Parts: sequence; structure tokens; C-alpha cells
Amino acid sequence: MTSLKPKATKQNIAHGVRKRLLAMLESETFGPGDPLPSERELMEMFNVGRPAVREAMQSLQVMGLVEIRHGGRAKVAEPSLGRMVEQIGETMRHLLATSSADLEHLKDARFAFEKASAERAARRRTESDLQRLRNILKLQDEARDNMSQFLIHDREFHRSIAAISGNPIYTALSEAMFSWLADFHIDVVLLPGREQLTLDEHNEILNAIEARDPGRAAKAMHDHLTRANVLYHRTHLSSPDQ
Amino acid sequence: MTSLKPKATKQNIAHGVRKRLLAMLESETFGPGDPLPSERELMEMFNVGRPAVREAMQSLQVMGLVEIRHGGRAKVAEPSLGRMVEQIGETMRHLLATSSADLEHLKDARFAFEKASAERAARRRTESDLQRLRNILKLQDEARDNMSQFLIHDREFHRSIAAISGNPIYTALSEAMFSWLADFHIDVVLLPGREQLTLDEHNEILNAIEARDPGRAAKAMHDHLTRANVLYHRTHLSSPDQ
DNA sequence: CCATTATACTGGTATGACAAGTCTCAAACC
DNA sequence: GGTTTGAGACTTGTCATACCAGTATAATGG
Repeated sequence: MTSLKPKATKQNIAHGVRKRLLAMLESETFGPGDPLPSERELMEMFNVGRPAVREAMQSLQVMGLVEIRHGGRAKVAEPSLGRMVEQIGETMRHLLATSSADLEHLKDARFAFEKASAERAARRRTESDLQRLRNILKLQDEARDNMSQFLIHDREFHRSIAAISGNPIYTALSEAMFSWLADFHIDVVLLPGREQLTLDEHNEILNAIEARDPGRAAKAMHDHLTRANVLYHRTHLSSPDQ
Repeated sequence: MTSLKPKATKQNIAHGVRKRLLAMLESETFGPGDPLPSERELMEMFNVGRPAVREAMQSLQVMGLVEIRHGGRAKVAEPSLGRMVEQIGETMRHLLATSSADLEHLKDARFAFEKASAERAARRRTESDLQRLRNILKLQDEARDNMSQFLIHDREFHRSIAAISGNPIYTALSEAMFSWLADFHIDVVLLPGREQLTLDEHNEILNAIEARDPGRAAKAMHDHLTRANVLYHRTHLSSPDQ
């Protein structure tokens, strides 16, 4: 018997079961919403114990590929970027909680991303896009006395700019970065008493996008985020910015 | 009957256990490398059964926060971006396998990311950075007859450009996007017989970075990726499935 | 002293039992 | 007839137990 085994026993049984289940999900036999076989059926199907099946299913749930409900059969979930973001959200929260350096890196990455997003929006925006942005800004203006509501519209403004790209990855990333940073009370853009400044900057971004001027849009976004970040540091840390 | 519940009930016991374990990991009592209590100890500690403990630990392993070895105690892992990428790698693979549209979106996002990366590299590059890039290009040139080796150096070239940013998020994302796309035989940049073209384009990117010309670097990167993508489409359109 | 082995750990898996939630469908009610 | 309700048969959730399979460590023999 040759000792050349390219596969051997990968890690554990559950891992093998997950692979087979993944193959099933990628085949044509299962589509989003379809119910999966019960755990008992699967353990007979794969000749493994229930723990192995449960572990594999649990793993698939964490991956966002199936939806498990107590008492009912698991259903095939529709793969979505939003679910993936949810998947790594808690991990990211833990990472940021234990490493303040990574928090700065994430803020920096968001800068670059939002700038690219604004540039792209300035190139691709349609009339309806502008209409939506204007509406959001109007709602945000009306909510300037309601901090939490004001923040919701702020988030929506950035999200919509990302959405104009037409690439759902942009939207998901915008949404994700915002919520990750918000978890750490870094509202990125907002400070009490500065609502008017935020609104003015948003307006400048909107004008640049309306004018189809990518460079101006990028600069407006950059100034917007930089100003907020500097203010944040001065207020919370009193430490100079790079 | 008014049913106003602030979602106090946990999903399941394992979820609660995971939360308590997470709190332990974020406290000062545990640092990277420290061994965790055994499953038996944890089930006594939390007054739950072993499945609940196992499920929670499994979840933490998927999140990349602990390392579980058969026969030994679990250890606290050092949180890292690389591990997070690994975490969502398989999910991403599945997502791309079931949605060809998202594949295009990912390629598009990579374009924008690599452009921003090149811009930033042109602004921040040091002499040692240039030295490293030149060395990689030299190795890639020498490996032009070895396709797999050629590709490794290609990957390293892009990774190094991202690394110049000084932000590990850039590096991790560059690595991740490259490997995700590579899984689908989209080598993004490489086609047999076009090695010299790839080398020339890499050289132009390097020159732009050396000249500290962000715009030129971005354009060079854009042309590089666009050319590769167009070639890819043309090749696969005219040839049957492979 | 070092290498080897025996043993007491650890996690991995299987099984059975029961609790708790969900679904189905037929009986009961209006 | 149409709607509600509730019993029963599913399902997953959890636990307890036992045993298998690796690992680490102490005891043992050179």
C-alpha cells in the first residue's frame, strides 16, 4: 500500500461532512429557501454520528449559508455579502477591542474607501441618485436635534454614495465599516454642536457629485472625514494627528 | 396581548457561553498563547453540558480567537487580520461559486483597491521599499518559464505594494482578493505567452512609484489590470470550457 | 543522565434519552 | 363552509455517558 495519500483524513469528521454539504449546496439540487434533510437523515446519509452533523451544520450557519431554527428543518439561505459582514462583525469587534492600533488602521482604510466611493459616485451618479441624496440630507437637516436619528441619516448618506457605484461590495463595506467603528463610540463624523458643519460638508460632497467632478468629490470627502477625525482626537485624546 | 420584549432571551445556551468566553478573552486575565480551561472544567464553571461548551469553543475557533488541538488544551490565539480573511475565505469561495455577478463585482472592487494602493505607495515609498520591489521584479523575470513560480512573484509584487501603505489591512485585503480570484482560475494578470507584457507593466508601475507620481501609478495599475481582464474575457469567450 | 514507556490527562465521536419548539392536519366550533 | 384550536408527530436543543484517539507527563529502565 502506497503511503501517498493526498487527502487522508483532513481534520475531523465534521469537516468532511461540511465539505459534502457544501457540495450539495453548490449543486443544482438545492436552491435558496429549500429545506435541508433532517439531522437524523443526514447522519444516516453520511454514516456519522449526530454531533458530527450538528457541528457541520453549525459551521454552515456561521458561514451564513443555512438558517437553523429550533424545531424546524434548516433552510438554505441566500448567500449575501451582508451575511458575510455579519459573520466577521463580532470577530472584528473583538479585534478592535484588543488592538487599538488596528482601530486606527481601520479608520484609515475607511478614509481611502470613502474617497474612492465618492470619486466613483461623481462619475456614475444619475438624476435619481441625486434625488435620493438630497432627500437624505433634508431628513438629516430636520433631525439635527435628535442625535441618534441624525446619525442614522448620516450612515444612510454614506451608504447611498457607496450604492451609486452599482457594486454591492461597496455598499456592504460602507455599511460594515460604519457599524464597526460606531461600536466603539467613534461616530466618525458627529460631535455635539457640530451638526451644521457636518451638514455643510455633506452638501459640498453632494454638490461635487452633482457636478460630476470626481477630484472635488474625493477632496470633499477627505476634508469631511479628516475634520471629524481631528476633532475626535482633540476632544477625546488631546493628542496631535499624524 | 402586547408582546414587547427587548430580546432578552438568548438564542441558545452555547451563545451565552460564547459571550462569557469572549468576555474572558477580552479581560486581562488571558493573553495570547495562554491555555484555556478544559471542556470539563468549563462545563462545571458554567453549569452547562459538554455540547454547549464544545459548540461555543468551535465557534471561537472559527472566529480565529482560539486554537484547538486534539489531545491538548485550547490556546488563546493572537487576533490577526490574516485569520479573519481565512475565516471568510471559504464563504467567499461559495459565494463566488454560486453567483457569477459577484465575481465581476469582486474583480471591480479589486481594481479600485489596487489603484488606491498604488497611489498611496507612490506617496509613501522609501528606498528600501523600492529595493524590495525591484528584487521581486528581478525574481519574476528569471522565473518567466515557470508559470507557478511566476505567479507567486506576481502575487508578492502586488502584496508588497499594498504593504508600503503601512496599513496591515491593505496587505491582508490584497492577499485575500488575489487568492479568492485565483481559486477561480482567474489569474487576473497572467496568460501564457504574455509574461513579457506583464513584466513591462509591472515595471511601469514601479517607475511611477519611484517617481512619487500617484496619478501615474494609479493609471499604470489601472491599465495593467484592465489589459489583463480584457485578455481574459477574449480568451475565454473564444475557447470552450476548460 | 537520557531515552523509553506507561498512564493520566485532553479533545473527538457515538449513542440514547429527554426537553422544547414547530409543523400538520383533523376535529370542533362559529 | 370557513375558521380556530389542539393533539400528535415531527424537528432541533441539551444533557449524560461511554468510549476512541491523540497528547503530555511522570515513572521506569538503560
